[in-house]
Amino acid sequence: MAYRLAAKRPQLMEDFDEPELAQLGATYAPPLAAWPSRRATVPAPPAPAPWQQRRQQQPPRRPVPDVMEILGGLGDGLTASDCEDEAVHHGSEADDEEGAASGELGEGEDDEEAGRKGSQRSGSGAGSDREAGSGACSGSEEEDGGALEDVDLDEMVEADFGLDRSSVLARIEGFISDAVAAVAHGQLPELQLVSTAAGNTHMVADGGGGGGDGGGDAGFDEDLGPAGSDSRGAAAPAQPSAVDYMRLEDEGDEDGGGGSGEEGADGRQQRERRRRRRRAHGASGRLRLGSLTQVKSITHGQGRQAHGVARVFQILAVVHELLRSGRQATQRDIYYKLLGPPLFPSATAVSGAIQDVVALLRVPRSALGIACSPRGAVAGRVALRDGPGGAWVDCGALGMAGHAIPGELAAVERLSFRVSARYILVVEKDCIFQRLTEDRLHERLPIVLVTAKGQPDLATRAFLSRREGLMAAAAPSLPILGLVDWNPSGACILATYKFGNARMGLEGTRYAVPRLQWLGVRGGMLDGVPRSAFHALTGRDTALLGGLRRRLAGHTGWLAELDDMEERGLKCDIEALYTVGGFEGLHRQLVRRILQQQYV
DNA sequence: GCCACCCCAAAGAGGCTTAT
DNA sequence: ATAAGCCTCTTTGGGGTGGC
Repeated sequence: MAYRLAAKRPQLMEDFDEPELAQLGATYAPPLAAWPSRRATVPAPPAPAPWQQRRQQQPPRRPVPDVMEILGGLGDGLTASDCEDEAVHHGSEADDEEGAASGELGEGEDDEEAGRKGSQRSGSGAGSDREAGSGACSGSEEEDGGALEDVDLDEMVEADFGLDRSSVLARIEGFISDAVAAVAHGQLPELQLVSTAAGNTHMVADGGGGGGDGGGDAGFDEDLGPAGSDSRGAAAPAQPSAVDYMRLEDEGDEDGGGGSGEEGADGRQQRERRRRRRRAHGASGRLRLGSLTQVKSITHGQGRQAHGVARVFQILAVVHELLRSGRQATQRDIYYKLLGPPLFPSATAVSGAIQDVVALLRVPRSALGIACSPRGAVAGRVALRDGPGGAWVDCGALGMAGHAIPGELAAVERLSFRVSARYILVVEKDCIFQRLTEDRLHERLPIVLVTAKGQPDLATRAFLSRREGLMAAAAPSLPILGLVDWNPSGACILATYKFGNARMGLEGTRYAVPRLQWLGVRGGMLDGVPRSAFHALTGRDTALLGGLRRRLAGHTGWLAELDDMEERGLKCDIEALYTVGGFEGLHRQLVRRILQQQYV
């Protein structure tokens, strides 16, 4: 059937009958013609965000002092009792106004409490604070980024993505008040940051929470624990690899998709058993951070962290002002606002300080009023709507540039999706994305095309993710395929989509796409490509390959591609496929490999 | 030995400036 | 007018250094 589909060109979704789609596990969406409009429409102005609505309904807040005003007051006449009053007031305000939010802090509260105790030990240093953190990671041996660990998910930490702006303001003001009180008592303020060190990063089971992925928990193979009777059991390591879990999860998704409707009490018990088993045994390919904290203070490291601490207070001041005024700013805006030595000599200093603020407050940057410049794009068999009152935009009827993915995470989370595709294709480069959309690949195959134009930004990853994005809206079993250059950087980009990134802290580990598979370019697609289309691997490429091998331990299909690159000592771009059959050659290869399921 | 910090190089497309 | 070069913007990973 696969080839018959390929031969029927152009092939519209309406041409498929429902049983045919069901057989392949695809979700049948209404034909595009039945949607409100087949044409591209200009989205209506977004409805006020929830926090804006609440802000309009709330009585005016008590005027709060500017962060830098508070800090500036340290040296002129602010007494210890003033500071205590300030601290008590903000504490009670947070309790009164944000009771619900405070109640949701959960493990974060515990950590903050532990953090305060750590601070009271004054200058205990990172080492002792590691001990003060949870014991979840004690004794854990992070052999490589892809290895499983036997960790308790309850000890994992995530940013609080549910806070509104007033709650974030209360957190900032509470932190500043505590810092001022500490200074008034002759102590230096310390920053308790969620650690992004290797010892605090874990590949864990994705509990399926958040998105509409009903199959997330279903179908995990009962026989495949460490003592499983699977054919791999005899030679399997003590713990299955992350890849095994990802594969099982995928199989489970497919299994769970069909039977979830008739699930009774037994089914629920089975699911709970599976959930517990997964909790006990580890990972499905999503990075998470543990609750270990890193302490930054002005005096640690003989003052080496002083700039970092000062940068955090500067960013807090900017964020506080943004939130009070109800505005947003891009990271670059903030850089230009703060630009200049010694604190902010470069854009990376701003980025690092923002990550520290995220780790300190445990809220995403979207809740801080910080957005990114839009970069990603989407095209093909999906319609988008920005909020309940917006108009549907048919991404299959747009030009070759597709539809821009908003850079603001809150805007991504507002999107509604109507998916009529059977595949999602993530493309590394915009030029290839445009080539495929101009050639109407989505009319030949029911497919959604997504690109982040290089290294994926958070917004594009969120757009894809199973929590708020395309994966949640699409069928759980929909294949998500990656098309990147055949070089170590391309593999890095795929790995970032698939596993997330610990260096970005609480946000970087949230928007993983564990089911992503490597469609191309792969070594097997390069037959007939002339030698001139290849380039020699550089020293940096070799170093990247080493790092990738550690991250991808156990992922044999991807490792084989890395081996192939290293053995040949060569790399090439996607465009190299043009040398065999031109644009149509690339097109044909992709269609054939997708339909023949030649991806790993 | 582990960790954090800092610097560097790189990915990608688009925009701007300068040279031919 | 066109091409080349540089900068923007966000994110990534590697490696060196020094503190704990």
